[in-house]
Amino acid sequence: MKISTRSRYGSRLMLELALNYGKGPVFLRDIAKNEEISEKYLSQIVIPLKAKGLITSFRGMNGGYVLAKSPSQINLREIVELLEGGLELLGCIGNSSTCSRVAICVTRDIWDLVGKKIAQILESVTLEDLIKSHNLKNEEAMIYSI
Amino acid sequence: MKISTRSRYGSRLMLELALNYGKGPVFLRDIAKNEEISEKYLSQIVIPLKAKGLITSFRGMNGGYVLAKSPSQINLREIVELLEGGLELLGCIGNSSTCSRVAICVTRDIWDLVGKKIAQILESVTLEDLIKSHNLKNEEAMIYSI
DNA sequence: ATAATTACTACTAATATGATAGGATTAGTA
DNA sequence: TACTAATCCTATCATATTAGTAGTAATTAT
Repeated sequence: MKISTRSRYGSRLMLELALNYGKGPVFLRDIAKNEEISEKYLSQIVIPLKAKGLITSFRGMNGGYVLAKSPSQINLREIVELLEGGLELLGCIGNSSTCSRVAICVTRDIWDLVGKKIAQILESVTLEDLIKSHNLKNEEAMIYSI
Repeated sequence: MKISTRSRYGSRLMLELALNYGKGPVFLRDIAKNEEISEKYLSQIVIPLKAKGLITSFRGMNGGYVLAKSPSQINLREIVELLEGGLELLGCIGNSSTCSRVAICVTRDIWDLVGKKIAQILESVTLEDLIKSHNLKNEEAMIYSI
């Protein structure tokens, strides 16, 4: 039960955009460099994010990406649910026809609950929260480096 | 972010043993039949469960498996953590040397938190709880089938 | 024009997962 | 002792998923 690199990279990409919110579009190239992620791979991750309206893109020279909403209006659940392809921990939760034992299965109920809890936690964290944590971490790093 | 079949099968196997607690060892063959799971596959899942001391096995004719502790003393976290190979949602949480960005990475903190919450929830559910839910579900099923 | 960017499509390599196969070992029973 | 039914052990296989690459087309500021 690990989260995919897609989700992780996607979250980091979104944080990067959040940090640049209001400063005009950001090149994928720069994000890729900052975050040490393959630009080509990021260019795939960006597609669903755009399709869902979380980011806006500008093509051509001086193009790039911007957050479609303010950082406080985007939470981690939206991002992760999208890139992970749902937050259900079992196939039979979204689609109960995948297993004939749904009516009997007790463990399924537990996993349903856990999945909903995860969604709750992720929903409670906005990109703005991440920015704050990020700034805090950077200050700490500054202090330690003196 | 799905849970593996190993964990799911393992949980169901453990519930099956819990339902037979105090009635002597159960054959893998019977569990496999009841739960509609390949016996050979179950025989692999059983190994770590035994190694961790959650179940005891008896070899030879009239052998089988029993819970090593009472159902109230075994919780889902133990089972899932074992079969899933840890409850960390990221490799860099257990082993921080896998990523050079640990000190900067904000999203990692979130995933750390989520993982701990999952562990909490799973820890709060014992096999005894599952037995109760199971009996309840069976009663319901009886009523509906009249 | 041209240069720099996103958009699109296909492919590949590596890894993990789920499952199977077959025999070795153990122990109860006749 | 021979037989049988169970666990134990090791290897293998097939499939799916994941992570990542490659190349080209479309778009737009200069």
